[in-house]
Amino acid sequence: MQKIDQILKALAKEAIGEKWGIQLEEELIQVQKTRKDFTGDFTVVTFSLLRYSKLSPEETGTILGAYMQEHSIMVAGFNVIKGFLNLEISQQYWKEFLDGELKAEAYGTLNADKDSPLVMIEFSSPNTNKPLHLGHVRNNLLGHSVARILKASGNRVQKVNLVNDRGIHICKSMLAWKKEGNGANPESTGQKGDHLVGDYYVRFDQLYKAEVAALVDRGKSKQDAEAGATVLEEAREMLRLWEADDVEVRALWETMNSWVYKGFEETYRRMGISFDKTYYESNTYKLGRELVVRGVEEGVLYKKEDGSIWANLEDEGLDHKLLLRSDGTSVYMTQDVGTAHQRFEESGFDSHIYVVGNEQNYHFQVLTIVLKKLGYEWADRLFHLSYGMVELPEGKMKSREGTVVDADDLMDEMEATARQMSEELGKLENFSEEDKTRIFRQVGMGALKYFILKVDPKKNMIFDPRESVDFNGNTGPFIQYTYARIRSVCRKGKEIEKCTSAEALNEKEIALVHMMYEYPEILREASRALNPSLVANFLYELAKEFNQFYHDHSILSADSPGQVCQRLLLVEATGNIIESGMDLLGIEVPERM
RNA sequence: GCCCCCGUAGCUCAGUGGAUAGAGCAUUGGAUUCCUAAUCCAUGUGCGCAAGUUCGAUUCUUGCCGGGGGUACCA
Repeated sequence: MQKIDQILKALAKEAIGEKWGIQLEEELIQVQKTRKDFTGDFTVVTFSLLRYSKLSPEETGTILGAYMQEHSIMVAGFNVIKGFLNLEISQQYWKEFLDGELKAEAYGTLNADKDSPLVMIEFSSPNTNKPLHLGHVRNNLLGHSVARILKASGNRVQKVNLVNDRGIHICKSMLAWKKEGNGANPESTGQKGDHLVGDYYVRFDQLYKAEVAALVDRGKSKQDAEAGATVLEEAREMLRLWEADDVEVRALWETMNSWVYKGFEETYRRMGISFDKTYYESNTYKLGRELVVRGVEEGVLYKKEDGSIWANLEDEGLDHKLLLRSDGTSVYMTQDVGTAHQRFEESGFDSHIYVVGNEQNYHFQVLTIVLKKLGYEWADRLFHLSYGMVELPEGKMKSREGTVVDADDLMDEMEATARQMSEELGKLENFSEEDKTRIFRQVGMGALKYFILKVDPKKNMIFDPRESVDFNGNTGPFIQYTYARIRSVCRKGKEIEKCTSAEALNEKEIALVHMMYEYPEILREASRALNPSLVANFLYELAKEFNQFYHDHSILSADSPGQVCQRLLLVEATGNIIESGMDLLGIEVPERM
């Protein structure tokens, strides 16, 4: 089925040729969705055509409209207001759409095959010294949703995680545990592993601060105290031992990391996200060194007298960037050069997306430039999906000040709120505890996911816990509730035979059909822009449109059996799109709530 | 200092080179003999400022103001 705007453009082009003898490129003809307050479905903007018609906007629109109505059964009527030619699409066309394309399995989505583009997407990328918090939640939800959207748009997608499991921060947790843990572990304490380890990370910071304060009291300068604290020196020593493969340190490291992974796994499972492959920085941190050294040999990078290696980025308007320390160890950039190389060698990806916060915009800008310098033609296939920070109403989250929002706590709270809401409203009273728990989980998680994904990724957002547990209005539960009502109607109407639509569509019905018609377009745009918020906001508009229809018109008690059936088609199609769209956001939809 | 992002209603967010810039929350009031009222309807206020490009700018460009981030031999 050809898209309506394409047909209209071709028709308008024909009219222009016929009336004014000009052969115009179709791209020069503006066709847009008619704004809500005006009659019509699609609008041709005439202003750019005036130079050809040499007539007023109104006259131009009227001539075009008359021609288009006369020459196509698709155009049922038109009006011209201030140079905007509003076209009404015939009921016939909408009905064909309703009976055909809209009924198709997985309407709007494309399937990938062997030859489809391969997209690699890295997200989550946690540190193993503390549990996941709200910032990670945004990262994870974005990564997961973008991966789904890309897949539904006909790409092969590979989701990867890069765990930062080495470095001084992990040693800090290990050291504090060694000093004060007394052998505590997740089994003995009943605490989730990532939280347990996170607590020792915090404990280290307390020890460190106490020692610095003590040193300052004894007359040391703050700077000397901070640099010379023995706990920090011990942590550094531990890192040295780790790098030297010290058996004891490595064993502790592996034990504590395994606690953390178990905890992460639980959090990921609860969030409904997964990866096709997980990389560990302890395995990859040496990658890239060789490539950088080769870059020096090829003359695209340079070495200072102290042995450190640098890239000169002045041609790109940037500074010089360190790629290898004077002691020969790698920096973050070196590692990313290595992993990008490795992943391309492994997969030959067509594009690679990094879901990383916007504080690393500079890093990824430099990464692309350095890879180009090293001669990788695929450097331009890397894309940094840069998202804004999540802030609390009282300001930034700071782990030191205890103002972080923990991911697990947050999920608990959302589910508890879903339960409370439901009980207050007296819903689900005769459901089993098992069913209730499942539904509250779906609703609570739906609220959280939608709250975060409806915001444009690149913008910073404010997370207000009070607002997040409001399940009315532009929220996940609003859309889920709409879906539950749809399913309820469908269950009751299912004895009615399948039919084709024959009855006249009313205004609300056309509005609904028109919105659903736009769904594939929205998906394509979301995929192109890597922006789930487009899907989220579309679903909200769709649900709202449906609720108005539902409120104004009876479905099961419509005027005639034919109308009942036609409305059921419409209702079912709406439900399918909500389900499919919510799935792209990683949100489940309940049959009842 | 330099670089990047953001600035839309009291708050949280949509949106667009085009018509009278929208939603939710909050406020106030209304709707349920009927498909789930977690619904629907009504109710005021706003594109940071200034110039430019354009038939037309909230949208594009430049400058300024405000907020955030970056500019580490940290990751």
